[in-house]
Amino acid sequence: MAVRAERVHATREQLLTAAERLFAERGVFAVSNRQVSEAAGQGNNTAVGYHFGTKTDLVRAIVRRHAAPIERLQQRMVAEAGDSADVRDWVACLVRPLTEHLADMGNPTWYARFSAQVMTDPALRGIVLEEAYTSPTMMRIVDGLNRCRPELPPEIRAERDDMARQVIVHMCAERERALADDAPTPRPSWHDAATGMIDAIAGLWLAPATIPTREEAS
Amino acid sequence: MAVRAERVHATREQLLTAAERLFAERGVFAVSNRQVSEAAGQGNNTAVGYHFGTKTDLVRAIVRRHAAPIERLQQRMVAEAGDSADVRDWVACLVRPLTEHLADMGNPTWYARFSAQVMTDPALRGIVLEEAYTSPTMMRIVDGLNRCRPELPPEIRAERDDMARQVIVHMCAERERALADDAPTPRPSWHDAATGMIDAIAGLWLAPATIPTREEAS
DNA sequence: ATTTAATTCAGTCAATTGACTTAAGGCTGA
DNA sequence: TCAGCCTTAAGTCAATTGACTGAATTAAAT
Repeated sequence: MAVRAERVHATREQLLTAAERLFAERGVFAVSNRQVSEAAGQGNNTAVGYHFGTKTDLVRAIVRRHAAPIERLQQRMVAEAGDSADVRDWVACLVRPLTEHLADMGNPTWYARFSAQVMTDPALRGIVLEEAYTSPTMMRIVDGLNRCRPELPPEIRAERDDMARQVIVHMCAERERALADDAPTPRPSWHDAATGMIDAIAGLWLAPATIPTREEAS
Repeated sequence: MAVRAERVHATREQLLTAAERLFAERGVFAVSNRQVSEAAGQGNNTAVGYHFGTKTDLVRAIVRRHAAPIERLQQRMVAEAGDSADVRDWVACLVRPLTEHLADMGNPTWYARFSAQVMTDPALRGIVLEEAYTSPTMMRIVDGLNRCRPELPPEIRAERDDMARQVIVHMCAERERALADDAPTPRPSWHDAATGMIDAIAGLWLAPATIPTREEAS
């Protein structure tokens, strides 16, 4: 009974893996659905269309595949953080689930580069925001972070939250790129890279905010 | 004598402007050279090819067009900074030239979104790095910044320099997007947005760095 | 005034793309 | 066992793309 379902699942996984790699290496829009199908070993040139639909749907499927294990790691860390008032604890909840997930997958990985591209593309960024940044777990992390600096105006908290996200996504992509190119990296492991990000982002969050004044020079 | 040169220059400018807008709104690889030519009012469907060559060359031309005025602003700010040992002064040299340039161009702008995409695309990122991040002025800024934290290991300084860049590029893109969509922005002006970034990036630079230890848990 | 050469225009080409169609394969379930 | 249907394969289609072609335009030089 499960033989068929397994085969289908395997095909879908092959397509997702091939797509993720090609997208990361050549760019999401530089790769056609056909190329993905062929790279996945499917003679059928419409395999992507059959299993996923449009390229947007394929991108969403890739995001979802990683969102699940990452969220599991997030939940564990949020539970550990409890009701901490230490910025570092919450920043770690933001950083470590992704870096650990990347570390778990071994080398090479493609998801960080893929993710950075998707987040930057006007037609695709909505997908990641919906799939990965609206979960209840993510809300709790943002909340925990905000409670560490209650005196900051909400707009500035939102701003810094955004900055932290950008740093994480794009620094992971950068490191992944370096690993793929056999280029030197500032840190020997994903864990250490995460530590560097946590240091920096904690500093970013704890930095004093210039009070906007009315008579400031243009 | 200059009539012809002027016409050609005008055509090139129209192509660059149209390309920049379409690239920012729809994505660099989602827009064909033909569409750029048509949007620029050129009946000739090979106008881009004739004037610039490949899409990569077109992207480079767009980057160059903005690099010049931005670098002028950088030079002015670097001169003001002198040999300051204040992180904020050097971070400002990194942030304000871009935000001022965007402010100078009025609303809407497209360069920040364009730039963020190009920086993230595996085939194009090299262009910006060459054209905008290797100038002597940029070197001096990085140098000034590094001298503010001489005790940090060079890899960590490189890492934080990278983080600062990512924050600037992508937060500007985010703000530009919000302006284009008539969405609310955390800050009323590019100048204020820059202040927010400078606060945060200064904090990022000044944050204490965890000393890597050998017996850290994996 | 006439020639020259750069620019713009219009048409065409092979190659590629997403989508569609049809047929074959093989697990599923009665 | 065997009919049914989901998956895969293979071929096709119109549309689009980058590139090439030659002609028309027109400022510039003689």
